[in-house]
Amino acid sequence: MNAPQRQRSTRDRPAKAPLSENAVVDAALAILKTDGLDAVTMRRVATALDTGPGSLYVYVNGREGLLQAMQDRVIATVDLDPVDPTQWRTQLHSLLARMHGAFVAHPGIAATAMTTPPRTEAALRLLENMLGILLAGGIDPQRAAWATDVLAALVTHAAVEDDVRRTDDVGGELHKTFTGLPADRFPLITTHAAQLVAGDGEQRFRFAVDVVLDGLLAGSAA
Amino acid sequence: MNAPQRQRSTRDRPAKAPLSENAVVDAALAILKTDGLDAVTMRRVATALDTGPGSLYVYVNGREGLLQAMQDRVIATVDLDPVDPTQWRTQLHSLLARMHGAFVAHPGIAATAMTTPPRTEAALRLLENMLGILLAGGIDPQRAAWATDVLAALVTHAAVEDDVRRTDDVGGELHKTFTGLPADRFPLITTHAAQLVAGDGEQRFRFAVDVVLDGLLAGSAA
DNA sequence: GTACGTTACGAACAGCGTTCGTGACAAACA
DNA sequence: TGTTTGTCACGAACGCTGTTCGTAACGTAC
Repeated sequence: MNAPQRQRSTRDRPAKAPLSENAVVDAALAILKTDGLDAVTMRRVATALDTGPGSLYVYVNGREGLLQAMQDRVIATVDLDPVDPTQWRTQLHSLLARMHGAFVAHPGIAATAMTTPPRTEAALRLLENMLGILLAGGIDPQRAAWATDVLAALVTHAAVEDDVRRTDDVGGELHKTFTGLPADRFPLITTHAAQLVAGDGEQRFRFAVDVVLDGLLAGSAA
Repeated sequence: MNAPQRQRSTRDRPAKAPLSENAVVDAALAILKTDGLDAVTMRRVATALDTGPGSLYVYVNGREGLLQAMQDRVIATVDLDPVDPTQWRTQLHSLLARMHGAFVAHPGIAATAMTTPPRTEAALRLLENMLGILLAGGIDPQRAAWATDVLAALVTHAAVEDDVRRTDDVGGELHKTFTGLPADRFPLITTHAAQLVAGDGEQRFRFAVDVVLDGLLAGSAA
């Protein structure tokens, strides 16, 4: 009565792909896309791979490690171009837009990137590229180095804001909140409510990047 | 055999302060300061208040609501000054520094403010003040409105980064990572490793704010 | 044919957020 | 003064979480 069980156990998963870090991360990213970050639990990922939760710990350093691996995978999808000094500003905008796009395509990942900045291969290649573009723009090295941090902050912030905006539809709600405030105590908010909520995520992101770039150039000149 | 039990139950908490939202938030903030955000569990807060976990739900809308209430409380500690147009830039720096300080004093709260931007009384008063300072600086209303978002992002980002830096001591570790990279593939990172990790949190924050302000002024002029 | 190292499994543990039935209290009423 | 009523607090219990670890099967080398 043991042989049949052994056979069945073999037949139940006939050509099951062997577990690996890649497989685990793939399954986790699939769940992330369909059901959001909170749905990415060890049990859920294990079930998707037709295994038990404990099996994942061989390939991934706990849930925290899994999230970091997912983060790295997302960052790795950002294409990098060789630096062209004559078009550095356009290149930078394009690079940041691609970063933004990668985060937006994987809602929830930006939030984790905020609290745990990645120092993986892919992240470092991205940093190298960004630093190169800034230096090609003639920006002072110290300021360029610090600017990479600021720009990364803008990207993740914009992505997180987009996540919230997409799920909560804050747009109209927020405008009502602003206009509904007592005008005597909040004269500026009520007056400029339209401007406060104006623009979509992309416009606001573009504005933020341009302000920082203008600031970098203005400060360098001084 | 019931009467003694009743007496004892009364005597055990003789002058126990009645529960309230304030009391719950106070207890939660105390735990946050000593043991960090992860330690702020409903059970832990309830134990601190000498009650059961279910009792908190009368005063606070679940754990999420508790975190928001804590966030609001922290923001409310930021003092606001009347706008002085002749010193708007200094005022703005000072306001942002106070925001930063409030977040740093309560590690973990900045991370929650990132994903759930607060729209409470205190947050709106802060927004009103910030907007007033920017407008007093002669910045175009639409740009000023968007800038509030960017500046808020810088504050929370800097606070989160400081949290990480304090717990992980990333300073030296990161520098080693950068200098240890293969110079042929990461020439810029290895060359500018010192600049990438230069400065403490305050210096980096000040730089970020100055860049944004310079950018706002430069763009307005154009 | 046998022994071995590697890998997978899933039961079990401690802890979590949340719900809800039970019971004690204080105030209002008869 | 006795009774009712409404408010509030309690903590057991549910279903879930991340993680550990003993057990068992596997493919491979001897």
